[in-house]
Amino acid sequence: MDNQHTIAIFEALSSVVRLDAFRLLVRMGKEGMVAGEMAKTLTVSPANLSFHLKALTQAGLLAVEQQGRFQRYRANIPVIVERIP
Amino acid sequence: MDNQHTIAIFEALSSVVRLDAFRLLVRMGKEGMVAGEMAKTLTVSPANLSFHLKALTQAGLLAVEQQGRFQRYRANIPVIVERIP
DNA sequence: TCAATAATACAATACTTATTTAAATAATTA
DNA sequence: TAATTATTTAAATAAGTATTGTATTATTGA
Repeated sequence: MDNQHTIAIFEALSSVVRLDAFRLLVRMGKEGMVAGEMAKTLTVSPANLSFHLKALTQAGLLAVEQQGRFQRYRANIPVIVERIP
Repeated sequence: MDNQHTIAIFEALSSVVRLDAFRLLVRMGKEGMVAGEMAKTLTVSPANLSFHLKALTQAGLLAVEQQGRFQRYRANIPVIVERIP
């Protein structure tokens, strides 16, 4: 188990905005949600959400798919599950 | 599941010093370790370790027991385990 | 009781992270 | 092609966290 990655994951989930964003995507399942809709749902500014989505994505917790001018985010469930021994 | 507590736990484990301290105590099992020995093992100053142990304890991840002039810390394993559904 | 030791508390400083606003980029539609 | 929309980036600032050094508290053993 990679230590640095473990810290990155804990770190990624240690802010209210990021934990809320991640939970939202877990709830949305494989449908996921586009960034703008997430910002409205979570009532945070698009720029601020983008900042946090980037952190979550870099920690490997989210996957992004471009759909036209939308960015659809999905929770990367396996990353969490495989960390539960 | 208490949201705030979940964040507190992630937060508590999102620093290198704190994750190292927690892991050390998990390894030590029910024997635990006194603060001074932990500081030597982890090569951080006693004052700094004390700061982090306080955070871990407040998040409920550690238990402390006074033994004379020593403070023996132990990992509170159930708190983590019961969070894995 | 006094000196030594273990740990914590406090204050100052250094460092990181979060938030906001404005601007830039890129894709769509009129 | 121009205007619009979705998102990200950048810069500035605000807010929060970590580290260090020193002082304090509490306990033990001479």
